[in-house]
Amino acid sequence: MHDIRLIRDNPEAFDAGLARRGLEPLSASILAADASLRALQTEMQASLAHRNEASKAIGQAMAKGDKDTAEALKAEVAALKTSLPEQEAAEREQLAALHDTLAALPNLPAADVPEGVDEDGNVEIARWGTPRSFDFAPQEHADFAPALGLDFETAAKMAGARFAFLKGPMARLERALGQFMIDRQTNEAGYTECAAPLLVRDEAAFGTAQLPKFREDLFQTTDGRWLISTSEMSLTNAVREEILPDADLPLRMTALTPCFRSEAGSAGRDTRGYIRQHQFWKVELVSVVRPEDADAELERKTRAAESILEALELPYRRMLLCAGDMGFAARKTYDLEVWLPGQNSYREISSCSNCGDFQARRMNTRFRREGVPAGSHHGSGHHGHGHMTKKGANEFVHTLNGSGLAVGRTLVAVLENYQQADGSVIIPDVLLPYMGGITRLTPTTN
RNA sequence: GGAGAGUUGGCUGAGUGGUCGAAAGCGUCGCACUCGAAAUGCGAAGUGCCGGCAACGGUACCGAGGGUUCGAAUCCCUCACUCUCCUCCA
Repeated sequence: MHDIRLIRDNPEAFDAGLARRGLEPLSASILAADASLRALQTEMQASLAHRNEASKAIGQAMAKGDKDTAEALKAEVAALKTSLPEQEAAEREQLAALHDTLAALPNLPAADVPEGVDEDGNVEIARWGTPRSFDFAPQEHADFAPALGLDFETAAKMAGARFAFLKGPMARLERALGQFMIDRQTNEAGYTECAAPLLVRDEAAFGTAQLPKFREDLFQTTDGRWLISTSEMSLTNAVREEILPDADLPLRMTALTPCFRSEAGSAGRDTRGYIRQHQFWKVELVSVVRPEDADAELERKTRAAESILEALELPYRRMLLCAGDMGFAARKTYDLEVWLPGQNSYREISSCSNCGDFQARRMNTRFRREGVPAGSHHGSGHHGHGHMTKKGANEFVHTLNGSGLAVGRTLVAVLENYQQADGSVIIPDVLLPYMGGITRLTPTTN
């Protein structure tokens, strides 16, 4: 959600930001609507003031028992009975229209985000690890994993395409990955483990900006709730409509949850294998921070995600997304792409974004900045107010989110990177404590 | 699923259709007293929006949204949430 005041103050910058997103300039029409709305509000408030004044006088006249005066005043205000509701209705309508316009616009890219219209404009920032050299032709997981217990046909019988049924050590391995990740984020990266609702209301989906534009990507329940497409929805909305104490920031939350995506519009993409499913597990990392801390927090968060890949010894690269490829709510995003030898390519496994105050405005999440001692900038001499602290105004927080990591895709990466010539898969060392003695997935013929 | 009770400012909690943005207490902040603190006394203090260079003025907000009325925290409707009892259930 955009701040109308920023658009008023600097319409050129706003349009330039939209242009980087590949959108037409809108400041002129927005400002025209804004001016019209404000004129209407001024007019309406004058009517209200008139009415309130008269109503007060009526009350006083009635109190004195002066019925004639009261009746006269009532007649005078009667004219407002038709005009005021009209003004109010028009105001409501214009306000809603302006709100809808602003709510449908994506966040503006940060200054250091590269230009570009699609993924070809993304910039590789760093690369970690060396892809393993195989003495056999590495397979795609979709080809060898079914023999290890990753079963798409069984799932299709009950649920259709884009679902999987995991059996035996394969199911255990996926669970191990999730446990490992959330333990790591909780114990080492300083995130607080949360267990949150998987179904949320409209307001929450609006807050993180899945609504109103992307409803077709979500599943909806019969009672109108939405299945979360990411626990970013549940975690970020934990602070909706809050005024947080300064001392509570930064807030770092993590959760291991299933995610549900309709994958509308991705027909034909990644139809084979476990890359793109309607349901998948993910460890999410959400931060709520002071504005000045957001940039550093994005780096910190991205490192928290990368540390999982490094612990699993999975080669990856860090991409800085270009303006045209970023998600709706983001002002800057790093994607982590893991090496998949079976596909001979890097594939997205995590996305870490700084959303600035974009979601905070939608959720109305603010914090009250602690006052600084007056005169602390000057250092000396000044007293009298020397001990006074000035409470700052409420400010919007900044929010960040990132995957740490997508569990399903990490399973794919482990399978493909740790595959052996005989079709088995060696369990990475860091997962062994979670595997109950299993050290290798071995193919079965059945 | 059935029956009932609630939702008021940072917290507790009054509130009659007519100077109610809202009593009171607690907490917070400032000042006084004190070497300092406690205690005490005095005082201050909500948020959004509109207009204004500003001082300031106007307007809205008593869970949310509608309605009745000249006027709604107060009356009516819808919704959300909380609590109690019953029922059901992992």
